[in-house]
Amino acid sequence: MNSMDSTPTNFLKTIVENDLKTNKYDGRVHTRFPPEPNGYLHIGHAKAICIDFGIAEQYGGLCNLRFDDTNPTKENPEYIKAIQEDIHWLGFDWGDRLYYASDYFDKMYEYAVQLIKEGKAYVCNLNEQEIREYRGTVKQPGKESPYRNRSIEENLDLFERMRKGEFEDGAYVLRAKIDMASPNMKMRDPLIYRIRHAHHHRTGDKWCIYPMYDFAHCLEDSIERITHSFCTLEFENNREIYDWFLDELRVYHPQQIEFARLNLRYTIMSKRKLLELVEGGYVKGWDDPRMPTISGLRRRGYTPESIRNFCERIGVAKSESIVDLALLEYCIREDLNKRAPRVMAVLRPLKVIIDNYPQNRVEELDAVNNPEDPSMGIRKVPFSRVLYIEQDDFREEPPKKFYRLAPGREVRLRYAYFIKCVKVVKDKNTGKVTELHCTYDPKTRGGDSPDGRKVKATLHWVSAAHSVNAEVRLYDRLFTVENPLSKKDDFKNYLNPKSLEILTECKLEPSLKNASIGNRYQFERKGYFCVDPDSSDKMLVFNRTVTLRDPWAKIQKAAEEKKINKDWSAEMRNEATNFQQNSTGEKFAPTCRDAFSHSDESM
RNA sequence: UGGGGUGUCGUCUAAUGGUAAGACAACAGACUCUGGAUCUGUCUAUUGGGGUUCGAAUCCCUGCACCCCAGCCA
Repeated sequence: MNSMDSTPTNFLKTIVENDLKTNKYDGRVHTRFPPEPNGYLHIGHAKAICIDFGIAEQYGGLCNLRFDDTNPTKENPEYIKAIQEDIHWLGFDWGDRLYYASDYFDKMYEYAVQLIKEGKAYVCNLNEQEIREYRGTVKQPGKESPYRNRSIEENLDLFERMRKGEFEDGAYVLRAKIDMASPNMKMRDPLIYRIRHAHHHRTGDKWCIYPMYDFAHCLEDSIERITHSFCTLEFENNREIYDWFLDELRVYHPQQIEFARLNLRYTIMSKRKLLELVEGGYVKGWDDPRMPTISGLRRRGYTPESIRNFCERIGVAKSESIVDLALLEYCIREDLNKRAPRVMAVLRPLKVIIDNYPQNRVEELDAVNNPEDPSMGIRKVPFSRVLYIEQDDFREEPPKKFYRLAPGREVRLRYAYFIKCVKVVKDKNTGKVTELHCTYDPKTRGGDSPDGRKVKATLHWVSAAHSVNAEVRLYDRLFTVENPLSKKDDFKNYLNPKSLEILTECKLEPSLKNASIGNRYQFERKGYFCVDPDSSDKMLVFNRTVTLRDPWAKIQKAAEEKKINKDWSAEMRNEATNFQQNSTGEKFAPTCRDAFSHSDESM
């Protein structure tokens, strides 16, 4: 892979560069990230954050953090804190430029009054239902409100009384007087203010009228003297009204530019739907490690660097797209491969007794902390007679291409010895393998044989007597389908019932005893894991961030699919047989069947 | 004949009239005390049809497909 010394460009940067060249904004670049505090940020926001903060940074400009808090009924101060934490965690900073749309309510009110005075806005009595009817449809023009031509004086008076709280919610709205026949629905006399007798988290009960997005947002940008106002594609239709307000008000005019939002396979990127999962108890909270939220990814073990790198790699364009989860996973593996210390941890333990190893002997063996980074040094791991290995690492009847432990077979225990399986102990009732007896070759201490003999597999292991118990939570994709929101029925019908698997019998090497919350490790041959905040003195809890690339798992999966196909084609053959019997009255020759089964030698 | 957008390998993104490039994925091989990492190689793309041009992903015409807009949400 080539180096990242030249960060890729995109059409947004091209626009900024051109504006810089033509001195459009006196050489300034000033962006903003304007979340509504009505939920937690997700990785789609991370993309927007990387664009807003990243472009400002790259061109020596500034980026404001601005909470777009114009709808008190949906917003919650809890989110304000979380959003700031997430942005900081990603590595961006807004300095002293933390703003709120509500900071500008007074100014916005004045601007609204100005529009009224210039005959460009009016107070409308139509109720919600009527407004909808008057608006027409996308194919048919709307019709003008009967209140559209009220006198300026009356409008001023009514609007003032709206502000004073003389009317109930919904009794009146302030609307821009534009064009009820505009082909752009957004221009059909859009609402500017609505009455909401609601307590606002910052302005308290000062206001009972609140500005609508289209009116508020362009003014927020204008007031902050933003140069480039980046937003997602669904606001393309809003650009006309954005420009209209600023032009009519004759104020500083930033440029709105739209880009495609991020979609990721097997998950959803909608704050509202994510909220539904949280409130419905489908996940354990906004920071559930299965969630695509920044806090969820953080808890899962993702690093900010990996997410920023991901956002760089996916690029920015205007075509709608859905990014493969594999790229996100690649980014976190790439990062953690370099940084995460290696340790040995057995997730599903199988007891191994080394018959020829002395009863009470314990050896301290050297293990490399990170082969990618020698400066991380080495550590000691204890070896003794009774060990745990992974259940997956033993097969009584090894299939083709399985080259781990099997009866009579020799493998290496990492940093320790070659061992050979000499006996398999099974539960009499279930037939399940409960323990293995092996012998070790003392001459292979450290993991190499002086006679040069090779083994095909190296297994990780943990000394039973020295092991630390832990709970490990394995995560899989949240949904079973690539694009749950494209389905006709409820997206929740496609939640993956296997998205969380909790393992409680895990055995870790003793160096992990004092692992602290947030620490990330590579469990050798298993994946990257990090310590979950649920950990206590009594029990360590780990989250699996991502598995290692696993060709063996792929081989198994392919074999499984082959088996399914085989079953299926066997079924088809049966049908063919039946058909043949029915049609000819003769039996299908057994030799033919044999021929089929021979051609199918599996695995 | 509503309007606004978008169509490039399986996926994401470049190429701005001049060799269709990169990343991820996939596949094959090398190496390996992690079936990890690393390295090498292979595979696959311009939405259809016309036109302009020496030359078109790019310009023109014309189809097609998909997304967004009818919240007192943002």
